[in-house]
Amino acid sequence: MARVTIRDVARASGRSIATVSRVLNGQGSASAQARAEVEAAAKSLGFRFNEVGRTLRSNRSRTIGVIVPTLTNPVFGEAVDGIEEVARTRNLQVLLSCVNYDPLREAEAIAMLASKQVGGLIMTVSDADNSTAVAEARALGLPFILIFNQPSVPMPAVGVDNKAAGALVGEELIAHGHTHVAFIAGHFAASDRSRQRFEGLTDTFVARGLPAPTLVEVDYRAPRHGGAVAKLLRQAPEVTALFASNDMLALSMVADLRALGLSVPADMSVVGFDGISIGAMTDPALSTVVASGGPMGRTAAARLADALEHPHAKALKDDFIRLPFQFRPGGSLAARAADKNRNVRSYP
Amino acid sequence: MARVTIRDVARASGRSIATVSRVLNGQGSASAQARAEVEAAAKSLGFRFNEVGRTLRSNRSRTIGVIVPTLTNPVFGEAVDGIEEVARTRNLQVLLSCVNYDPLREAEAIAMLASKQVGGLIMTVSDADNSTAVAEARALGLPFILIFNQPSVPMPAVGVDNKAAGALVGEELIAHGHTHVAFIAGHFAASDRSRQRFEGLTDTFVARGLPAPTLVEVDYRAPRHGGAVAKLLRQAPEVTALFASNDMLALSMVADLRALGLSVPADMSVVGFDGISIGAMTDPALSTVVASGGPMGRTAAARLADALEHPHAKALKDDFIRLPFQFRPGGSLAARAADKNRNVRSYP
DNA sequence: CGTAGGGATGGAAACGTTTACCACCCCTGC
DNA sequence: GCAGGGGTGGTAAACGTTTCCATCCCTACG
Repeated sequence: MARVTIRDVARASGRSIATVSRVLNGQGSASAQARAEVEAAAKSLGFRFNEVGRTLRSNRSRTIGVIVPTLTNPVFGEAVDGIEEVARTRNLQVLLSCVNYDPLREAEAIAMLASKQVGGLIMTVSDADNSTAVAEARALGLPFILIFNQPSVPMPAVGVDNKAAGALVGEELIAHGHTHVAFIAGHFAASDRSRQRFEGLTDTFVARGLPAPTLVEVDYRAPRHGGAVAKLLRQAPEVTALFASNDMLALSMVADLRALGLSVPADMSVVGFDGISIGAMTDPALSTVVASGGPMGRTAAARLADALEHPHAKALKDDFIRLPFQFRPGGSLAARAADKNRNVRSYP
Repeated sequence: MARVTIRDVARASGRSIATVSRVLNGQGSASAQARAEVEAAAKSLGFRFNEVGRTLRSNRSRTIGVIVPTLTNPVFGEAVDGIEEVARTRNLQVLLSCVNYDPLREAEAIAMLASKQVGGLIMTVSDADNSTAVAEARALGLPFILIFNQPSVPMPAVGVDNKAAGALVGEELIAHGHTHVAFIAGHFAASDRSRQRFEGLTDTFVARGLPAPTLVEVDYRAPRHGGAVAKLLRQAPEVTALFASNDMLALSMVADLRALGLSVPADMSVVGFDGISIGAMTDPALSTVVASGGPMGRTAAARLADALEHPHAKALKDDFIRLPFQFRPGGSLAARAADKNRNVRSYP
């Protein structure tokens, strides 16, 4: 119960705390005998460093802060899992904050994490180019690296090229004969990457002389979006495919369409984004862009860990690490049906 | 960059650091003027407490440790989200560890978290009744509370009555005419709750004079379990329904069955457990027991926070907080088909 | 044989904070 | 006018650790 401190080890081994510290940290010199005695004493007492004392004195904390919007979307769960995995191998711990897509809470979270003296930050912010969170991290001199975000000004980040990925989805949609499509977003204002995907999609359509995709924003807090879908069908019955800004939303679109009596992909094709594993299990399997959180998290964590190990030498480079992405075909995207077979005209 | 300390505030306000500390913590007495001056100085300097110094001195850390198996299963993501949510309102931070269902890593994680001086622990362990992690937490005198687990000896925990829930699933299966069923588990050995659910299921079947359900263990690391499913169909073709120990596994079962050319529920019914939101979006919707992580996480966090606020007075009570659960019907469970219509005989 | 150099070791300061203790001031009431 | 007391606020120790520096002793070289 009463924690054993370095002082206890010193007493038990008949050495000074300075020697104990040196031995247990493996730095500085110590005789073989001192080494052995100290280690024996430490082991027999069950000594474990108090990281708080360590951090206070050395001003180097073995903790990183992680800020994500939510863990209910598995793509962030995968990312945090990945971060945690490499953190552990690098002897780091993860202090977590979920900010629910709220920029205010992003800044608060940084302040909290900073007061806990985290060594660095891995985060996904609402809008990387215009983020008080990023400004805050900079002001505090806290090394940080973004995941999922794709800032347009250089700063440390790892993710995929969202615009290119959006464009790829555009190609696929067009290749399947879809000329009128809609982009469904849950956090358009609060998600730079959502906007980038839309931009890539739009560019492709416009470049082909096709009409610009319709943007539909839905309330991300609602479990269902039947109303928004019905409205879209009413106002733009020519739309034959939906591109949702993430897989969770795409899956919910498929369910909403089904609830309205429409079938995917016969009446409407749906494409997602992220490549969460569940998307491959559904029927129809979700067509999506695989840009998994796991690799992003692991890459970011490895990079941050590197930077933390060389506090003076190499800081985090202000560049974007572009991870590969790929289109994963699934039954939710099919060739556009002949109009007479479609069943979308009757939505009041 | 250079952090401003309480000493800087003292200097700027012309007071001692003791006064500054008292004012900023709102304890002890201070004149209105002192209060105002200190607060003004703190604000203008942008002072923020160094929580590490605070923790070291006061031996009271505003941090709790959270240990879960993984975040790739959304049910744990929901739980951690919930914990984080109430932690924030209670001014606590969350230090996270994912241990991938490995009891060894559970113990390691506790050691790490303890060295960071967390005030308490919320965790899901492999086997609550026989857990080195629990023993470790006890040995360290760390307040802890389990989630998802349902220990048979009294200790702080919050979850559902897994046996009763398993029994309820049994009732539902029987009510739908299923007399021969199998229980699918991914971590049977490493999951007390999985075993409890199986027990409840089995009891119900045996009590009705029906054959005990077949236990099928699958490799939880594999994305697909087609082999195990085919083997089950071959060895026990009379089985008409599967009860999976969690929703993720249930969804993957549905996909595996489909891949084998079988249809759910026509050829095989499937029931899950957890009630993750995605289960309601699939087609067919997953029949499952709703025992969500969010409420568990929030309840556990609130309780731990209470205990931490009264360090002397009330410790965590050694009791199990039983959260309600409910059966959520979905299309994946249907009445047992007449045998002639089934399509399961041909698996070599 | 003397001395420079270097390895081993301990003393003590410092990190930022809380808090026990005490000194002081001023006011009240006799 | 003075004792007593409550309210203020400062001094300093302590939390557990790292690390600078001084010291000591031994070796190897000139």
